[in-house]
Amino acid sequence: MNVVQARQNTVKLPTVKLSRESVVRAALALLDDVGLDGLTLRALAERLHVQASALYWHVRNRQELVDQMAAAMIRDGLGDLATAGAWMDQLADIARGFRQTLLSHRDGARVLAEARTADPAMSRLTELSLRNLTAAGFSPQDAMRALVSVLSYVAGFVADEQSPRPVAHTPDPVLFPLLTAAGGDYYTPETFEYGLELLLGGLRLARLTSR
Amino acid sequence: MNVVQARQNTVKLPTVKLSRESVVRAALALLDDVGLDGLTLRALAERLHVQASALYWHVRNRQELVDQMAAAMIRDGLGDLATAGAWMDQLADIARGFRQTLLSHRDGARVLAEARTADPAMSRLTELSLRNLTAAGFSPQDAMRALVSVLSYVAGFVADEQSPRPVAHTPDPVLFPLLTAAGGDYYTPETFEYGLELLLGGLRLARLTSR
DNA sequence: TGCCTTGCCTGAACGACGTTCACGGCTGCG
DNA sequence: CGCAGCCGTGAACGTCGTTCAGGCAAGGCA
Repeated sequence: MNVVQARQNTVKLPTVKLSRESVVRAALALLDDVGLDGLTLRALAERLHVQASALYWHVRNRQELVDQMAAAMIRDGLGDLATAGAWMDQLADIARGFRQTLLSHRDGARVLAEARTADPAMSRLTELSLRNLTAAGFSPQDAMRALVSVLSYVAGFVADEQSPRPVAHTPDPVLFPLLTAAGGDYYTPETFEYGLELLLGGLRLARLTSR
Repeated sequence: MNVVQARQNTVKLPTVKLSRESVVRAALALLDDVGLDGLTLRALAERLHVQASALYWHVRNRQELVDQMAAAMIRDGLGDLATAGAWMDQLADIARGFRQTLLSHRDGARVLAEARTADPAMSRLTELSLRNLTAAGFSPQDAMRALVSVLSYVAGFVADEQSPRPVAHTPDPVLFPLLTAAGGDYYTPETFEYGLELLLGGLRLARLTSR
């Protein structure tokens, strides 16, 4: 009986050796299964066939794990950025890419919100966007403000989009006729595009008036 | 020795009788002291001179407590809405009022994000805004999309604004020249107004093209 | 007046969580 | 061969949300 078979006979499968990277990957997989509230160090350890305390060798604490998860999410989603096209199209693509990145994992927006790191990947994205906007005629400060606005919009939108639907709650049609007329599900891709176009339209105006 | 004196001699001051309302109010006060992560049912109970289990008479669980806190916040901040002025000014005031409401308590944006209720106060605000926008020429659906966009922006912005500043992190000026040039603190009232103007400018355009 | 229901709270307990720590094997380098 | 380091184990601690049986006071009913 070779070593591998012997180890497989023990209760806990050894899997492969742990690493900071594999812990974070497994955490993202677990996140998709159980959500951020269910993301427990014990559950993560079980998924890796390891004791919970073993995780502390690779990660300082739960907060740092969440930080790393957010960073990994960003790297995965925003690694390849289209840098071509007109500045408005480019900014729109960044916004859409950011939304898709947040949607790529359950509670993705919450994970990013709870993370307390400024990841280099995010800085790269920012720098690229700023180059884009300043080239289009914005001052660095206005470019930053515009970018922050767009990213705030996306983050806020996806946060609501991903949050569990509140109890059905069809409002009283006589008290709230317009709310009733507007229909039920607002957090759709169409609504996202609508708001994005508002921001871009506003940017076009701001650019016109500033030159 | 009368009853009151006798009770005051015991270790725990009786305070006034508890109620659902007073529990929620105390929870908001505690929130300002310790933040959402420190908002513990035990700490809240201690502040009310009561055992933690006593809270469960007034509130189903912690989730419902957070729901009620969010609802109370909204009621407090958005109870008095200016309904006068041009539609754009009005929408701007709603956005500003919404931001101030979220800022009125520590972690206010997170509280609202974690709450899972559609409070009537929020419905009233929505209905009023929709009336405003449809009167300005928007279809009910577009009005809803516009409102959702504005509120998403505000929620996303304040969420970042309130989150504890990530580690100082002045980026490498040669790798990220524009990021460096843009300066450090983006989440200022000026940036908020900038993004708000973008949305309103976009709305003005959308209204023009749709009629 | 006495009883008894109902409203509100106590006190103890349960299980799960994050985190710490002493310990011990395995591996590779001198 | 021996020893240092990496990388786990297992037990424990304190805190959290939540449950539950019990108890005490007040008010309506007999």
